[in-house]
Amino acid sequence: MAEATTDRRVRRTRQLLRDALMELTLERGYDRITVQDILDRADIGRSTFYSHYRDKDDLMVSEFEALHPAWIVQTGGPGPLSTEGGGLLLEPLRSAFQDAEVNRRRYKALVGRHASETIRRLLPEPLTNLVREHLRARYPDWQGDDQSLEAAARFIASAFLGTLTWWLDTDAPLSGDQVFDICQGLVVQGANTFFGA
Amino acid sequence: MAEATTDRRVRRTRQLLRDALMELTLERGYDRITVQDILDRADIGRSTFYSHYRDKDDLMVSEFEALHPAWIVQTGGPGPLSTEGGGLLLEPLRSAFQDAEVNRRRYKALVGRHASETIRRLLPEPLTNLVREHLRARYPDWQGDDQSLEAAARFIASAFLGTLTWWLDTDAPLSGDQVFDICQGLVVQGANTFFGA
DNA sequence: TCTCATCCGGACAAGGTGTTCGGTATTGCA
DNA sequence: TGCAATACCGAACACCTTGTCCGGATGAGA
Repeated sequence: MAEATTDRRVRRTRQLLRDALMELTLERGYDRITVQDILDRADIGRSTFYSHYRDKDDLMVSEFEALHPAWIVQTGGPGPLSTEGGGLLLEPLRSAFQDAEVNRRRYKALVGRHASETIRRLLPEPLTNLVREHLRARYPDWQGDDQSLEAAARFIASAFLGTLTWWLDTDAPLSGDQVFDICQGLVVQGANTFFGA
Repeated sequence: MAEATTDRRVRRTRQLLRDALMELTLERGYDRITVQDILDRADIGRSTFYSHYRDKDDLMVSEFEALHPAWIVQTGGPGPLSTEGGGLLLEPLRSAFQDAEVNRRRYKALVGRHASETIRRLLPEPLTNLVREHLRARYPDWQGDDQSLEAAARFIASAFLGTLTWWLDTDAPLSGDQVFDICQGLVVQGANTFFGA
C-alpha cells in the first residue's frame, strides 16, 4: 500500500513489477497473465513479490492508485467542487480525457476492455458520485426524487466511462477533446430538459 | 452449443447445471464459484459436466444464449428493424427493460455487477450495433463521419447498459418503464441536437 | 566497516481444472 | 416388451497456479 520508501531496492522492485504488469496487460490482457509471468518479465523472485503485494490484483490496484487521475482524486475528496471552472455541463471531466490521451497506454491497461475486472468494477461508483454531485450543484432547484437522480447520474457516468473505454481500445483518430465534446454534446440538452433548466 | 436434444437425460442434466449456476451466481457472484460447487448443487458427476460444456464460461454463455432477449436477437439479424413501432428515439429498447423486469433474477445473474466477465464483455458490441443502426435509420440526412457516429452509438449504448446494470443491482423502486423513460429522456434532446434533426 | 533489511530460489501444500475409463442405469426405438 | 445405444457415475490422474516458508547471499545506508 505505502509506496513511499527510502530503500532503493524496494523502489526498484516495485517499479519493475508494475512495468511488467502494464506491458503484459497490454500484450495479452490482464486475465491471461499469471504471477509467474510477471516474475519472469520483471526478473524478480517469487517470494519477493509476495513480500510486497498480496496478489496480482493488489499489484494492479497499486498501479491504479499511483495514476491518480484527476477525476478519481476529486471523488475521494469531501466536496463536490465540480461546477467551478467552465460553465458547461460536466466540463471538469474533460481533463480526464485529456489525461487519458497523454497517458494512453497506461489508461488502456487500466480502463480498457482487457483491464482487470477488479479495477473496472471500481470505476463506476466514484464516477457516478462525481456526476451526481455535479448535477446537484448545477440544478439546485430541481425537485425530483433521489432514485431518479441516481439513475440519471449512473446513466451519464456509464456513458462517459463506456465511451472512454471504447476510445482507448480502438485506434479512432479522435483527440480526447473531440471525444469529450461528442459526449458533452449528447448529454447537455437532455440533462437541461430532464432537470428543467 | 446445440441445446435442442431429444434425450430426456440430457435435457435434465443441462437444466440442473444451469439452474445451479444461476442460483450460485446470485448468491456469491460468478467468480467465486468453482465447477465443483456447481456439481454439488446440481448433484451431477464431474465427467458428465465436461461432456456437455467446455468450462464454467461455456455453461454461462449457453444460459445467456438461451435467454435471447429481444435486443440481442435483433442484433444477430441482418436488418436494422429498429425504427418501426413507435416514433420515439430508441423506443425498441424499452422491451429490453420490460423483459428485465419480468425475468429480474435471470437478468441480474447475467448482466448485473457480479455476472460473468465474459458475458459483460460480450454485451456492449451488439448493443452498440443496434443503437448505431437505429441512429442511421433515424437520421438519414446526417453528414458526419463514421468515427463520430461510432462514438455516439457507443455513448448511448453504454449509458443504457450501465443504467440497466445499476437498476438490476439495486433495489430501486422504479419500474422498467420508469428507468427506460429516464434514459430516453436524457438522450433524446441531445441526439436531436447532435444529429441536427 | 558494520548492521540490518531486502532479495533469492527452491521446496512445499493446497486447491482448482480438465481428462480418462470401466461399470451402471436410463432412454428411444423397433 | 426387448435391445442397442447413449448418457451418467465416480474415482483416479496429471497438470497448473497460488501463496508460504526457509536459510543463505547480497546490497543499502549510517
